Amino acid sequence: MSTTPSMAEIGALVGNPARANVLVALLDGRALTATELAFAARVTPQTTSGHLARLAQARLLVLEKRGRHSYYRLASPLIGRMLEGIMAAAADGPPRRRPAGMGDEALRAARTCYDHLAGRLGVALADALIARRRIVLAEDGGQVTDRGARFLTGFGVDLAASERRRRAFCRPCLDWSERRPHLAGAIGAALATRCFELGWLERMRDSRAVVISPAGRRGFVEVFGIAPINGGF
Amino acid sequence: MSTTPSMAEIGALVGNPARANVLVALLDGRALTATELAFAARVTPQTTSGHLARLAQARLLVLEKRGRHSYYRLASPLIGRMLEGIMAAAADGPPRRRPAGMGDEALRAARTCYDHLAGRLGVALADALIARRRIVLAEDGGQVTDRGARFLTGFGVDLAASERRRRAFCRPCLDWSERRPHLAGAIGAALATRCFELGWLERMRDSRAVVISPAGRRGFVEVFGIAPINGGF
DNA sequence: CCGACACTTCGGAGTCTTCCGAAGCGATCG
DNA sequence: CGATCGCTTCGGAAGACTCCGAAGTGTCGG
Repeated sequence: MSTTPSMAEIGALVGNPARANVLVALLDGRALTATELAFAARVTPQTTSGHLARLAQARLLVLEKRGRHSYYRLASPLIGRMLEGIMAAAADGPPRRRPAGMGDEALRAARTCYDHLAGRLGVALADALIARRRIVLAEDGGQVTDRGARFLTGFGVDLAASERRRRAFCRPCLDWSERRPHLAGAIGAALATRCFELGWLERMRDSRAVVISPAGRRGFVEVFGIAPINGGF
Repeated sequence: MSTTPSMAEIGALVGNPARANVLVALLDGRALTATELAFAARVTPQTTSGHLARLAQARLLVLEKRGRHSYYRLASPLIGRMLEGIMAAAADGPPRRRPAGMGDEALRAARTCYDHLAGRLGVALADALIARRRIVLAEDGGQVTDRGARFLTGFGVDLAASERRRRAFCRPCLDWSERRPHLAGAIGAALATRCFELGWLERMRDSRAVVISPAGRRGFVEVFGIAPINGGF
């Protein structure tokens, strides 16, 4: 009943809008410069610098200096999962009277979430995989079925690399724009990587949004069976 | 890049030591009265009342009035998982210069963590299950092996009840006192329930700590193969 | 019906935080 | 080498928060 100071410290860190913006901007695992983060945080560079120093001291972020730039990124995937958890709780919390149309449309369509896919595309992908019994997702975890393993291998995802068979983990991650789960974990990451490899997706500069190429558009429909309407493209 | 106000709100809520103490006290899912929570929070009842009202308004807690008592509990398992995530991040964060001997010894030995077992007992249990290839745990998720399923069924855990076979989910949860994962998810909860049923464990009043009965002591060694020394009892 | 109890609301003192302007420190470029 | 750029540090103003004492509301017990 007394071992909690550190939890409150982390809460206080996340509890400032500027710092929360920084953390969300870093959620896809990339390293951003202090100036880019100042823009994301919506405060001046001086103020941001102080915030970044505090986040780094608490080991939520790590700093890498290169030339005259300071690159900050999340200290570990653990931090990313913590933030996901907070966002999930925030998403099903009080009826958000936030306009909801506010967020960037490109982000809502398709984006990366740490190392996997989110947004309408991410959710549609998860839905399609579930509908065809290729994966099973519950609140607490998930599983790749045998037919799912065959399908993913055929698609070029190296399941063996995601650690020996039966350790190819699969986990739900609550999408904060769609408020429904999408596919995360080792499988989600591997799938996203493969889509980038195939040129189905491309990252947008200075954003976590991704754009779907014409090949990707075809592929998601033909290979995964996503209805173009549901995929939102 | 703008859809984060709610995340900061939740962070700010968790970021106050008194409120963090309240949330941790409720982590095992029980409902506690305002007065009990004031004790846990280490502030006066007036102050606690304000905190509880804010937590309830943000839907982190729900309030149930019975007679002249106000019972508060976590609004959903989602909130519990969010708190776990924060604690896990806190645990592997900066080298905690906290005396470390501070925490209640009984809590460190064995306690409930929302609905499953934690502390030295929880970690030892997970270790024993892993060593005998009954479960597999990775950072992102886990799995019950076939031999594990047979073992658990034999122990009296109803795997079918944790939703159809192959949906019996198993998930790691970072133990904040031991800083190593223990077993959570549907399987972790079912296992804990069975241990209480068998009388191997008993809850302590006004604490998340659990005491191991003599039968439990024998059982954990003989059935699970926990070395008494590692189990800490 | 009165007192004890559980809880909440109100008001104000003390404290901590956030923020920006100004200025400093290195790295890079011409 | 001097100018520019990226980032950080310093100082102080404005604001927000937490906390408790005092007092109010509703419930239970005799």
